[in-house]
Amino acid sequence: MKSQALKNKKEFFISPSSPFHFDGTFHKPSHYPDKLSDWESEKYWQTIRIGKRLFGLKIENKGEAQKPKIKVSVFHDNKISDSELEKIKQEIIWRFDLNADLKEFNKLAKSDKRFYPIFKKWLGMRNSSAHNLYELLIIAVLLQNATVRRTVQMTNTLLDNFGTKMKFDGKDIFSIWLPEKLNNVSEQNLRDLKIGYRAKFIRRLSKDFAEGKIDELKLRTLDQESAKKELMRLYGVGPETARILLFEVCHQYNTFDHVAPWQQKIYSRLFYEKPLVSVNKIRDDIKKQYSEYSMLAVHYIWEDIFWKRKNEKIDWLEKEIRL
DNA sequence: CATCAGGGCCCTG
DNA sequence: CAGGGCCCTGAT
Repeated sequence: MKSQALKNKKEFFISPSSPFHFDGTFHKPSHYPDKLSDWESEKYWQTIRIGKRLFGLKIENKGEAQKPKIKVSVFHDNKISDSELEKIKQEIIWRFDLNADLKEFNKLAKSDKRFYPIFKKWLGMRNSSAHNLYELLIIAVLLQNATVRRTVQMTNTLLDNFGTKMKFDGKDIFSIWLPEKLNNVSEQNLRDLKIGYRAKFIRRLSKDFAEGKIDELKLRTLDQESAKKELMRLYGVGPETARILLFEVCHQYNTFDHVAPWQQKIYSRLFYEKPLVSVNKIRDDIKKQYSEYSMLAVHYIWEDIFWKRKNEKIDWLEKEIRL
């Protein structure tokens, strides 16, 4: 594993659209723990790739919900150009959906008597992805057919073998490798790292990305159906992985279509206080109430329960999350 | 101890 | 379009 120290620093500010919720946007407690980012209230760290260069990011809240402002510190070696800084800025705005217009969504939320307290609490939260398409795709593949512990194990092994450890601002934050890094790694090499049949997916996906077969920027501009079709063409991407990517990377708010069995159990509990409600009913009810914002609405309620889980033990939830 | 389904997807028939 | 196989792990 490579390790790299970043000693220089440049700063700039971004004004997200209002209202804005910093912690809800930059920390997602439902995600499995990884070495790719760090968070404490009002502060967030991660790395970012622009072209082939790696930078460290520290993002801090310097505003208020109705007057949003964040400070971005970019840690780098040698020099950094204005155009690189600008690219970083635009990339942060996209990944964390900082220009989102949520007026319509917030209106819908107000009409939801039952869950309005939750929407109010997280008002201004965005659905976000710290990662680019390739990186999140790797994570999504590692989530397939695995418990949390196993996913964490696989992620760490891959990072230790192919990732880069970045040292900046007193933190050690990891970065996922470039796709071409796996060019000369055999499927057997990957299998030896105990990632199972995913070795085949990850190798083939890395090859396709290294050859430039996937245009992430174009994907961001497509409508949901076209984007989904493009994503499903990728080897190892089915309905669930496509949903994750569409929602988090493409910011498609209405992707509440595929519901996995373990998610079904949690939704049944959250929405109906019953052990098991049919997927069709769950989907129909949500779509009826939140139409174009179905997945975003569910995201608020989903993350809210995982925030609670940080401080109190929720027995029924513990049972459904397979650690 | 053995067996099995699972935070899906691919492939075959 | 249904169903078997896949790596591994924990539940039974």
